[in-house]
Formats: sequence, C-alpha cells, structure tokens
Amino acid sequence: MESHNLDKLRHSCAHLFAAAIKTLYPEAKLAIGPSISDGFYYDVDYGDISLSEADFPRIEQKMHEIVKKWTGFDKREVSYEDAKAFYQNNPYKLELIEEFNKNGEKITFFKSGDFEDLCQGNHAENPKENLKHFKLLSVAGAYWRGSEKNKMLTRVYGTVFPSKLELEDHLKRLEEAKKRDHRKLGRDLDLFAFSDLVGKGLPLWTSKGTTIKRVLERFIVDEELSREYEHVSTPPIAKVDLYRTSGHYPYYKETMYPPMKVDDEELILRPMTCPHHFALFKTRPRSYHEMPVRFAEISPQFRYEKSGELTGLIRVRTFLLTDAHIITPKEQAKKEILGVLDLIDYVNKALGLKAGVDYRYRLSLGDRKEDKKYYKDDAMWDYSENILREVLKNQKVPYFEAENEAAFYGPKIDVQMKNVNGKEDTAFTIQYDFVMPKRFELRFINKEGQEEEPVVIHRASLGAFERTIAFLIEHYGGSLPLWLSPVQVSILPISDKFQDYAGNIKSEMLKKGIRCEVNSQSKTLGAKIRETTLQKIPYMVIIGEKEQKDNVISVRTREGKDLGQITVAEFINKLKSQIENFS
RNA sequence: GCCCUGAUAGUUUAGUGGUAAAACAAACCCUUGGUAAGGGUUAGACUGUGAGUUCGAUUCUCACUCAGGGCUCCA
Repeated sequence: MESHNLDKLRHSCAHLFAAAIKTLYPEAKLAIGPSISDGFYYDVDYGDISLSEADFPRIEQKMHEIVKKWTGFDKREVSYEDAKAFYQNNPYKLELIEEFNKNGEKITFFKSGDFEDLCQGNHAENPKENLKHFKLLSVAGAYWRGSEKNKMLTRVYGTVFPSKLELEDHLKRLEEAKKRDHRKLGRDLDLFAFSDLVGKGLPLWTSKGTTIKRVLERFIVDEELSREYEHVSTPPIAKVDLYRTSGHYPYYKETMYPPMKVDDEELILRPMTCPHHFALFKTRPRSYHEMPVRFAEISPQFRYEKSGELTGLIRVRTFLLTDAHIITPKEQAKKEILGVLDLIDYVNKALGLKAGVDYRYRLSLGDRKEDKKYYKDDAMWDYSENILREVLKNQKVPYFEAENEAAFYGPKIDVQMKNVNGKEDTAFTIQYDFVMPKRFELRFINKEGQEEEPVVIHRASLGAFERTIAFLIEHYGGSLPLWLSPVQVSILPISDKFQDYAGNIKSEMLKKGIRCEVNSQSKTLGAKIRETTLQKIPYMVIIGEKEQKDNVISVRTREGKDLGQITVAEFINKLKSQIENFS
C-alpha cells in the first residue's frame, strides 16, 4: 500500500480507538490522535482512571465491534459556536477550535457510525473492510501540546496495516529489534552492567567492554595525532567559577552535579571540557604561528540527566567523550570544520557505517527569537550558520536542517544515529562557537602584532564511547568486526590431550597482539562451537590430532564458514591484514 | 522530573496468604569427542529495600531504589 494510503488508515484507526474509548469511558476527554511513522497514537485525558496495557484486549475488542458499522467518514462543516457547544466540556478540543477559528480555518467534523470527531480529514475508504488489522502497543504519558507546563495526558500507541500478514510482519520486526538491543547484548556478551548500589546511569564496564573502549581509544587518539591534534589531560573537576566565566553555569546548572564545598572553594564535576581547554590555552601568550591550536582529550564528564532520560549506554550520567577544541583564527574556521568532517567521515568508514543509511547529518540551527536559550548576536548566528551550511554543501553529503537545536554559543553539525527502537541521537558533533572566545578573552598575536580574537570549534570525533559502542553493538547485532571484537579468536581443543598445543598457539597469538582464549571445558566440539558462535567470537581455531601432527590449525568463522587448515603464522597474517582494514 | 508498567537463583521464566519450581549457565564426576547443545551429581533465592495490615506476607497496602515504554530534556 502506498504510504499516503497507509497514513489514512493509521489516522482512521485513531478515530476508531477514540470511538471505543468514548464507549468504554464516556467521561474521557479526547485530545489529539494523529498518524505517525509506524502507526498512530491518541492522547486522552481519562480523569481519575488510570489506563494500562491490561485494558487493551477489551478496547481492541470494542474497536472490532464498532468498525463493523463504519461504512465511511462523513464530513460536515460546523460553525465556531456549534463546535464550541459540542465540546463544551473538553478543554483540549476547545483550544484547538479557538486556534482554527483564529487562523480563519474551517472547522470540520467527521462522522463514522455513531462517532463524530473534530478533524481536518484524511481517512481511509470503507473502514468496515479495510480497518481490521490493528494492535494497541503501549501506554505512555505525554504532555498536552508537548509542553512540560501543561497537564499530562495518557497516550496510547497503536499500529494498523491493510493485511493480517503485514501486521504480523511488523510485530515480528519489533521482536527482532529487541534481540539487537545493546542492553540485552551487553549482558549476554558480558560487555557492561549496571548496579543498583552504584547508581542509575553509571555503567560498569567488564573487561570485554573495556577492551572495546581501549581499541576505539587507541584508534582515535592515533588518528587525531596524525591529523595534528595535541592530546592533553585536564582534571575532571574544577571550581564553579570556571563555569561562571564560561557562561555554562546559568544555562546548564540543572544538568550539573551540585558543587562540593571544600574549605572556601566550590568545586564541580565537569559536565564539559571546553573551559578547561580554554584555561590551558590562556596559560601563556599565543602567536599566530602556532594557530590553530587543536586540544584533544579523552575526557570523562558528568551530567545529572533527569532519571527518566537515562537509557542503557545511550544516555548516561558519566561518560567518556572524544572531545576537542580547535581554537582558530576566524578566517581559517571553515578549513578546520572541513578537516573535522573529513575525520568524522574517516571514522565512520572505519566503523563500517554508511552516510544516509546508518547515520545522517543534521545542521542544527538557533532561533533568533529565543534570547534566553541562545546568545544574542543575530549577525554572528547568520554568519556561522551559513559557514556550516556551505561546508555541508561543499562536501556533497545529504543533510537536513533543524531549527532550535543549536548550542547556546553557536550552531552545530550533528551526526545523528538511530537505535533499534528507531530513536535518533547525536553520535558525533561539530560546533561553531563565537561566544566563548569573548567570555574567556581568548587572544592570539596576529601577523600585525595585534591581539586578535579567535573562534572555537568544539567537536567530538568518535562521540562518547558509551553511546558509540551502544550504536555499534546494535548495528552489528553484537557481531562486532574483528578489530573491535573483545575476543578475536577462541581455540577449541577437541580433547584435553591437546591442551598444551592449544596453550602454545594461544601464547603465539597473544605475542602478536591477537586477543584469544582457549576453551578448555570438558565438552564436545559441537557444544564448544555453539557456545563460541553465540558469544559472537569471529574465529574459532579447532585443533585435534590431525592439526597437532601437521603443526597447523583448522579455522571456522562465527558465520559457520570452514576456512580449512593453515599454519598459525598464516592465520596471524590474515588476521593482521583484516584488522588493519578495519573489517 | 512527570505518566504507565515491572522487580522471584547469574539468565529466562513458573508459582502460592502457611518461608518457593524449572530450564539454561556454574561446580564436580563419567565421557576424550572432528564443526551449533553427550550423560550424571551438587550447589545456588532471607522472592529489590524499608514499613504497614495479618496469628502468619514472596503474595495485600504504602514509601523508597532500580529497570522498561513514553513525555519533557539532550552542551
């Protein structure tokens, strides 16, 4: 079915849901019920009743009953007064009616069976026949009109398809996605864990998870050094004054951990690295000869995210960011941004991620009307937003623009990635900052011997390890590429007799930097292969009498491919070249 | 933070107003095997924490903690 028609079906299903609700809960006040990308939802104020998923079967049954009488959606135009009278007890619909009226839009009602709803149209034909294959999925709270200040309504999500088969397919896909969830794989593959005692949003990395972090860290640090970044180290704690100077304090007070009083000082766990790098920059005068200065750091940071915002490794309260600040003369900023984009492109290729498929670029813009949220300097906003736009256009990469997504100090280019649940988050970012240099009085001496104010490019090349690893786990369904796999090779001796030979092969590989282990359990080969495959270890080395006699090994991949017998040296060479190619 | 749901062994789940059952994982024993599960034995849970109701609570009630789905937020 065309997506246009699917939209109509979804929206019609929202009507049907509302009709069932009004039958079962006459006191409920309907708010809005749009179609969304995978189905529909309806926000309803149920008063004192609290709806839960346990009520779904009853509601679904009622929906099936009602739709039998629905032959179509009959439109009628209603006057402002009549509409208000019809919805006199429903503040949500009244608010919408007021708005339509103010904007000079016609007020229309659509009736199907006995149920009539304020609506602008777009419905399926012959609901009786076409509106059969639906399912209610979840209950959630949602603020009226999306504002935290408004009342929270109860939102029910549901989905609908033209055929039973398509509905089942969709539900199956949702199930499959759950299997790739990094939280499940993180436990099954022994990568990370959480502890009630340690606290929420504070991940504990196992040795395997730590290996992934270390490999990524070495990769990015080496790459950045080759691109003329200076890797520095600054403390993860600092005086609150530092953040007052930077201007972060008033903007982000809510997401910072509260200050610790020590003697006469107030210290804070850092929620970002920028002011530390600026302070380092200012420890001595800087000449244009050494510009741009590119300070990079693998930086631990701490943010007090609201409890409901935490999600596995994707949103945590402490994380390790591949941070950097490029302090550059304004006229070189564009070139530097291009350099960062090139680095990010390189990183994504190494990680095996494709633009447009696995991630997309977002140009995150400010809002000239939001003076509280964004630093007021319209000319600078225009200028910097244009630079970022030009850069993206030059790179010929697809991107989209998003209003009201900038940092308070300037616009950004964000690399957005989706998790298994379809939720998109920023993985990597490049930010243009024209505010901090002023606040920190950053200066360098230019060719003319004059003090000049630079601009700052904030960037995260590989993002936060936590979030990036979460995306990678889900992207690969746990089967990480060889170079990132915590255990690259598992040696499976066919019986205890070959333990010594297995041990020798292991030390030989460890010496060459291959991460391997011996599976010395007293189990059949079949059982060991199964276990190793489930642990998603890329290669299995199987050794028995034949191998020992000929001084070779047999190799099998986690995909089940038999690579036959080769020498250990050959195998190591093969692994090495594969690792070098990030595959 | 707000709305909804949930928490039983390492994991996945069962169950009951009278202190809990299973599978997989683990340990040990037998087996020494050839490309996705060999067999047996044992151990492992004060049923998330604290309080209340009750003769008695894992079960009912409340609070807290943590987790999940949303909303808001996301430097």
